[in-house]
Amino acid sequence: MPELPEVQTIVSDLNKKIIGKKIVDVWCDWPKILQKPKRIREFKKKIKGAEIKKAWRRAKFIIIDTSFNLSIIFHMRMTGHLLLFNPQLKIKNHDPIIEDPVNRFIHFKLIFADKTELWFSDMRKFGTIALVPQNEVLKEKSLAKLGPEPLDEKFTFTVFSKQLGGQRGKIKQVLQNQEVIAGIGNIYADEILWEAKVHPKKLVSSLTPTNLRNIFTAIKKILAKAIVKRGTSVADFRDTAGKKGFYNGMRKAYQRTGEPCMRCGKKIKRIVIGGRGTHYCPKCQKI
DNA sequence: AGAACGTCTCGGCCGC
DNA sequence: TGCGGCCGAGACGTTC
Repeated sequence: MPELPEVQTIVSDLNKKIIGKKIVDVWCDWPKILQKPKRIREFKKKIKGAEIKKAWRRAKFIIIDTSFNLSIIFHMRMTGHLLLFNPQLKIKNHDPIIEDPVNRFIHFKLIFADKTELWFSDMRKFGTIALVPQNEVLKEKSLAKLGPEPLDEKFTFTVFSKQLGGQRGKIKQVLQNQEVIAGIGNIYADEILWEAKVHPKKLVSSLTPTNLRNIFTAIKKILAKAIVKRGTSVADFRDTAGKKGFYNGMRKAYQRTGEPCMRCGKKIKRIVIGGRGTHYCPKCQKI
């Protein structure tokens, strides 16, 4: 589900809502999502009594630091959600989670001393949760090899060009390669390439300086805009209150097959690249 | 029936 | 023939 903007939305919510909360219990009914420790008993034993210090993001990973010098690393994969459950709201029948169509897929809960809970729901059960020492978060295998954060001010055009240098594949696949740039997935890759007027199959080695400049600008612009809009909910994405993101109405390419291009009117086409559905305008985005 | 917002692993092929 | 690297397909649950 989430790419960088969606993950950032969740992280912002968490920082507003769960700082200082004390974990008193942990619940899990699908042990496979626990990467380490593998057993819930051990997970609970380690984290019980810890207070939430802060939430942050690296690529599509959500990290929650605690007072025990331990961090919980979540990855939502395709359909993961982090939902904040508040029994008070439930009583008033205003709980958005109760109306959330995906709430039957809760597989993990952090239960806090104030009776609120953080739920991890995941329809497809691809998501992962790991508990690691705080100073080892970025040393985790999957995090250690991540490329630069595209919204970091240090991610300049020079850095971007350097990252793409020597890349063999098609631009769409390279944009989604987390080791090249961290956080871009299938939706925003399509949106970025539409914005930059570059064909998704174009080889990185054949990109012109103008192409490169336009892609770089589009990455910054679209990701930032999507964060302001609290992400894209084509299907499953929800924030911690179970609400959808608003970037959906701004989509220009992703899942608009057959609809008119918002620049030229030509029908958006769907092809498959690297096994992923890819949407582009055959007139604006030439190879 | 086919596709879904992600990543990891495996097997085959290419070229030293 | 042997090995490393790259690439694509398949796998992972489940829903609509």
